[in-house]
Amino acid sequence: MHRMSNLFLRTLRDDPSDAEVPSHRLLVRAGYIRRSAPGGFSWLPLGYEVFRNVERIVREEMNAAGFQEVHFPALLPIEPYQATNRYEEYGPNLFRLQDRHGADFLLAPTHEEMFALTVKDLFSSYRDLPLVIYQIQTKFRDEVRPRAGLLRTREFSMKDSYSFDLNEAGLQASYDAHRAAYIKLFERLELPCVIVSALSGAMGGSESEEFLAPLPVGEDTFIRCTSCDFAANVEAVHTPVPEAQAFTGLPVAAVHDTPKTPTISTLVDYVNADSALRHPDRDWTAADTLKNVVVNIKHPDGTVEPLAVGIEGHREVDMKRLGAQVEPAQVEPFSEDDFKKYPSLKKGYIGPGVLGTTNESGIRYLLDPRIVDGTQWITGADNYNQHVLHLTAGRDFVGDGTIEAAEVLDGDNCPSCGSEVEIARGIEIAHIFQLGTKYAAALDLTLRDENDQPVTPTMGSYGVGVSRCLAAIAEATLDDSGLCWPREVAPADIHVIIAGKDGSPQVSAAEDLATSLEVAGLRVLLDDRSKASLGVKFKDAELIGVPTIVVVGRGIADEENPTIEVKDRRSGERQDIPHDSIVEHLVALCS
RNA sequence: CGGGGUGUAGCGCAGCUUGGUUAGCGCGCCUGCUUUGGGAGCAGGAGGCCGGGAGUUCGAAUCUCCCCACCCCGACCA
Repeated sequence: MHRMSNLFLRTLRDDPSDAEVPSHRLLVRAGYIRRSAPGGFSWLPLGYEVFRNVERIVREEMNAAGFQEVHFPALLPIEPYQATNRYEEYGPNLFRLQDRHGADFLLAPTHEEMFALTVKDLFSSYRDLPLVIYQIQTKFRDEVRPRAGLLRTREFSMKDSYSFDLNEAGLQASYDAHRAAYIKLFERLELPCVIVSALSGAMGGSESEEFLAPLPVGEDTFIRCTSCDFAANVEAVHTPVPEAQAFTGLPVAAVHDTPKTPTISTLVDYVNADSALRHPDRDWTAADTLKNVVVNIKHPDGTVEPLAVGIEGHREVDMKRLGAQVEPAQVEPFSEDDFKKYPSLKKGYIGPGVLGTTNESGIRYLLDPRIVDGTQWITGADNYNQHVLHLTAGRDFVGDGTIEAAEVLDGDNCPSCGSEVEIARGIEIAHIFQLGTKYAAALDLTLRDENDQPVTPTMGSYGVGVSRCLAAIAEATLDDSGLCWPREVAPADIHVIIAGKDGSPQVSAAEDLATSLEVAGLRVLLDDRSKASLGVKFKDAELIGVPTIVVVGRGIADEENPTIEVKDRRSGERQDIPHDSIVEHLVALCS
């Protein structure tokens, strides 16, 4: 039993000034966590109760799925990560350090290498597979910008599992088992989630899906179809490719003077205002223009290569999408100095005429998939103050390939069914990957197959952000008064408030009740503070967010029909329950 | 790393523009009395390197420069 009179807790009346997102504000205000380091939080007693509850539920669901728990160090030598090339690919996000002898270590961001090596250590036969092992462990990532309290920290708790199978079918089965286990897990945590297809990024591998809790504070942007069940992270959206058009009858491309039109909007205004250039039937729009954006691609080895991207003029380049396409290279802006190195690039008037590896600039030129043969564009003529109209893809220009780098807009066509998609934000609470043989091969993990031949197992990896889930649950359930936990993760089942002064019958009745509830197996938080006013106790109870609040007050003094008030935190409904049936009433509530 | 913002008591803030008493308010904290169904009242009290450093000045929380930290927005990820 936690007693408020001596609990290591301080609730705050005001929002902390350094907290912006609601879960962060309330977790600090209600005394669950404190910031103790840049991107690092300490758990206070109530917070640690909730954390352990979430962790326990994750563990129970993993065990129920037949996965086995292990535990690895976070402090690891770098060699296994060098073998898979992740030491380099992970880049500055990896915490690197040295021991007293100068040997290099890292703080693990995930553990694929170590799990593969341990399987190599223990297993030799195909008959040992399939295998799924997992751990719940502290991970370290040197995030550029920790933010939003527990949602993005540099040290965080993650459940990571790894599957080992002999073939694709086995991997698919392990993947599906995790997918199903996660769906159950998040139902139990009362955490709404959307499963979206995703890119595997630095992890490598093929198939990958994210579980997003659809909440506005989420950092991930995803799209979902308004009519079918398609959903995808914007990074993973494949643009539906329109049909190519025949060239016959299409107007000839022609260069026109378009003075002072370095931006799409000035260009559109100009061509609509010029009687010779106007569209015969309608106004030109930004979607009629072809925008060519040049960026630098910085490869992990330090080399920098320019890249031109051609997209519809009404869209921006989505840096997340572009970055995901060039992973592990990084996207950097194309500077004024860079423009000087390529005099053929006329800023504001860049067109396909100079772009592409075989044209004057020699810059690789990748097109949005919508720019198919036969589409006609208004685009830069590679001279200042000139644009070209009716420039036709496939006839007048070609790219070096296509790229998914244009921003996705509300109302774009669904890649699956063609109707409209909508854009939403979500918190990434889990991510599942089919890795294939990348790790096993790099680390020489082989088993003997039924013909005594070496076989490289295929792996999957599956992560759940445990501490992040806690924040997401808080975010999904909180209200204007405070936190509002689902019972299973709440720091207690019952929050008992004593509404009476020292020595009053309320005190002894509440003490007896708390003890009886504990004996009955319920977890109790007892507000036995004598100096706190009742108003403070009510406010604190709502802030702390235990699902059931019990007030032992004036009702107990009714000699004929003594009652105790039971209040549901979420609905606010109150009920007076007869004193002699209160324990069984509450036990029933909590089961 | 770029852009924006904020650093004053445990927490939330004012003061800074226009330099000048002993740096102020609310909450919290300590002592005493009263109070107890929605953040109590009265009385008394403690608590500050005004983020750090350098400068300007007779004098700096206030003006100048440099640094640091934190928050928000952009490029990473559970």
